Amino acid sequence: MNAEPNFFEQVYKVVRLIPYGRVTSYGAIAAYLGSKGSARMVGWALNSSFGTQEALPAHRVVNRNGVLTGKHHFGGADLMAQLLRSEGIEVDDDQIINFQTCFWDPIKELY
DNA sequence: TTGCTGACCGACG
DNA sequence: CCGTCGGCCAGCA
Repeated sequence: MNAEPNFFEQVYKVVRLIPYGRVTSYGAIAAYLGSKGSARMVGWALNSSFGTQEALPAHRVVNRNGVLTGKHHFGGADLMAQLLRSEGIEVDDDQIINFQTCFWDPIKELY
């Protein structure tokens, strides 16, 4: 029944709310959920989302440095970078150039 | 039930 | 500059 932890649902919810051409970080989502130190759970939730939520724009979620750390989990190392570029985000060597410009913080936007 | 792992982050040497 | 370690929490064998 409703025995599923809100953590996953919260992660999916926030990720879906990420607007086009914007990106966020695992730590930002984790902090928004109230568990700043559990950033790993966020990434892990996205990994599980492939079996439950396939329409999840997880390619807009990167690490604190704006680097595409989880690109390998998208079904293609270049896929994630291509998707971001397709949204107008400049990516070079798996690193988002205008990261702070495209950065979307749920704590500030969804406050 | 215990233990390990994991798409991170920050600190330390 | 780079490598290493701990912390955080939830799912799975």
